[in-house]
Amino acid sequence: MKAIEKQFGEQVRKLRLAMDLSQEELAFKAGVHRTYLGSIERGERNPSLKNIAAIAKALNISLSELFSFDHTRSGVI
Amino acid sequence: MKAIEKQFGEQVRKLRLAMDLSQEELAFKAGVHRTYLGSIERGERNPSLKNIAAIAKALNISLSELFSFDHTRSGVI
DNA sequence: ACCACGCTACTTATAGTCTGTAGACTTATA
DNA sequence: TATAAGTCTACAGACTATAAGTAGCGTGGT
Repeated sequence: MKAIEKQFGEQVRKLRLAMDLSQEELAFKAGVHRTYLGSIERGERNPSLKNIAAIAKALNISLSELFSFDHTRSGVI
Repeated sequence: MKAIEKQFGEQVRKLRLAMDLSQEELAFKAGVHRTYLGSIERGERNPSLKNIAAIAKALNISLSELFSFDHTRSGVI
């Protein structure tokens, strides 16, 4: 199982590219530094709720959409 | 609009009570301190991705389920 | 030359741990 | 009926670990 930071970073990158944005553009929209966003995409950071929410907003998606990569099975089938 | 930490905390509390767990029990399952979990539920903390994921796992749900309270409209209608 | 990105190194801001106290509530037990 | 004992939670304070944020340089592509 890949580390959660890695999975999250890959998801951010995928969504950013789908919107045809550079790291710098998305970083600006989210109100974070471009090198910080870059390191998040590389899975090197463990971002906090506020920054995760800011990135979701910059991507125009909900938090649950941002985490749609996580397919952990719920006990309730 | 309520702060994201507050919404998150309320969601954690709701799910914890649905599982009939005390703060201490859920904190133990998630590997965090009981007082820390309490302050998260009160919306006083800005938890990091790893701890958010640990809480989701302790609650036996996916991250997108944990964030199901966020109904931000996607641009794609 | 100009972007876009990776990566290192660094400071500062805050996430996260832990101890202890106190109040509300429940459950024995004398 | 008290009253003591246990549970659950809120909260304060102090400490440690790490996230947040920035600067600077390298590289590859246009």
